[in-house]
Amino acid sequence: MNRQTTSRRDRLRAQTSAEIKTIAFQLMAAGGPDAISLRAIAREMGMTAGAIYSYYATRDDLITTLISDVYTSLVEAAEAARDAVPAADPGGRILAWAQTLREWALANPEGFRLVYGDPVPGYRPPDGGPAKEAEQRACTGLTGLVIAAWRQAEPLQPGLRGYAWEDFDAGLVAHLQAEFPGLPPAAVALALRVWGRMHGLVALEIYGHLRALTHEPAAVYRDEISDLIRSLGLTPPA
Amino acid sequence: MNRQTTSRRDRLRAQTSAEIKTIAFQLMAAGGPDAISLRAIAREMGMTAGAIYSYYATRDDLITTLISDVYTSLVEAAEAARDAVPAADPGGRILAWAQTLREWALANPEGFRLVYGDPVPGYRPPDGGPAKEAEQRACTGLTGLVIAAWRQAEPLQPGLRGYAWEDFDAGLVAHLQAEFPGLPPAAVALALRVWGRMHGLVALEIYGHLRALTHEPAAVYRDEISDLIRSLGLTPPA
DNA sequence: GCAAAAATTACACGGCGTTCAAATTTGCCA
DNA sequence: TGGCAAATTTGAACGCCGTGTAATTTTTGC
Repeated sequence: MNRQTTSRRDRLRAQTSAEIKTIAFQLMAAGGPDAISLRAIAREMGMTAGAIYSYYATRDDLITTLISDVYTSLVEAAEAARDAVPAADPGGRILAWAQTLREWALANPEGFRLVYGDPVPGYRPPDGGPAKEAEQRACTGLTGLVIAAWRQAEPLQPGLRGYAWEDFDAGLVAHLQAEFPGLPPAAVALALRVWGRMHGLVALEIYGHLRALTHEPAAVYRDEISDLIRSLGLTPPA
Repeated sequence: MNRQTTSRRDRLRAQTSAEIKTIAFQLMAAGGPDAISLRAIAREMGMTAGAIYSYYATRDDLITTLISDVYTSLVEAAEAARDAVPAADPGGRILAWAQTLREWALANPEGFRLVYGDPVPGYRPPDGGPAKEAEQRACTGLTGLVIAAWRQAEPLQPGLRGYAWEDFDAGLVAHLQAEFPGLPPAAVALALRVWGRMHGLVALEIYGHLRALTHEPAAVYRDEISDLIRSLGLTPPA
């Protein structure tokens, strides 16, 4: 009767492990990233603090897992939104990606802070942690968006001649070159700029700076993304 | 012999108060914003924790003062850099402002985090705190930059018709209208977008995301600002 | 029924903000 | 110059929180 490769014990274990993350999310959503403590999680789960150590060796391990999960969820949302727009409409795809980023951030402000802001007091990310994977995935997606517009974009962007492959992280480059043969290094620089452009207003909004000055952050963001699309030689969707 | 309006006691008091802030800065620079604790400050000053309460009623009061000071120093640096470029060169002024923002942030990463990121665990900003003033001052500076380019910029920016004064914070609007008579509301929206554009790459760099992917963040940022200047119908400085 | 896994209990250790009476220092004025 | 009142600082304490460890008990699967 043991058709499953995982034993019942393993399944329970995985379930508890997932519940820990779920609770951690809720705590984070309620009280910010610094509300994530093993004791609070245990309290919320009706467990004892010590029991968590059967699942995560240390608090930072849990945080690392959390960051990775959150980041992955963001990237997957963006990719899904992009793929819902036909590839023949590169401007629409950029807009979809950008809007998803903002909407995801507004729906998961604490997740955004966890990934893009100070993670948690006292937390030190491990070297080349699992978040790196999501980061590269995000960068790959953005590079794809840029490549789709490259023919029109390149002449509009002087100063892109000054980049070489050595200017970028080796792991990222290997990944990108495999994905996009013939990719010019300048396109990666442009992708990073696109990233920064999407990030700026969203970060300001999430941290409360934008909304203190305007009641229409969505319109401002929308205009900014339209201008971004235009700067790539594309026609922004109406 | 009491020629001074401030008594000796007041001067000493102000000096100690300033030293508290200085130490707080050093702690923040060394260990991040969450290293700011009254006990640590007192320890570093050779005082007792309780003594601080003669100067700041509560920890959050100190943090609030700190944020205000840091923000003001940033805005003043940006204004100074702007004023060092002749008003006849609006593109150069934008570049100066942008470069100063990035350089200031790199020199004061913890200050940047304090102002633009999660301040400190457990800190709740007071309603309409003194940081608001610095924020409005920054926005005023950016609006000035945009206004200087408005003639060329406006035709390049469709979609700017949809803004009204009600879309923005009343206090900010009053301030801006006094400073720039005849200011169109759309220029404020554009200024916010310029802000976001400068902020994005800097935030990513400060939080370690950009440098994980490229070794040339300065070049990327420079290109981005050049494109920003171009999008306002100006010619970026060589 | 029995060994292994998981949870509990209890503990050590450290940090924080904040309060308060008591002691000390200081500025000032007679 | 001496002394006094006010400002300042101390030192201890309170209460709360956190991470992490180890021995012990309970639960669980086989």
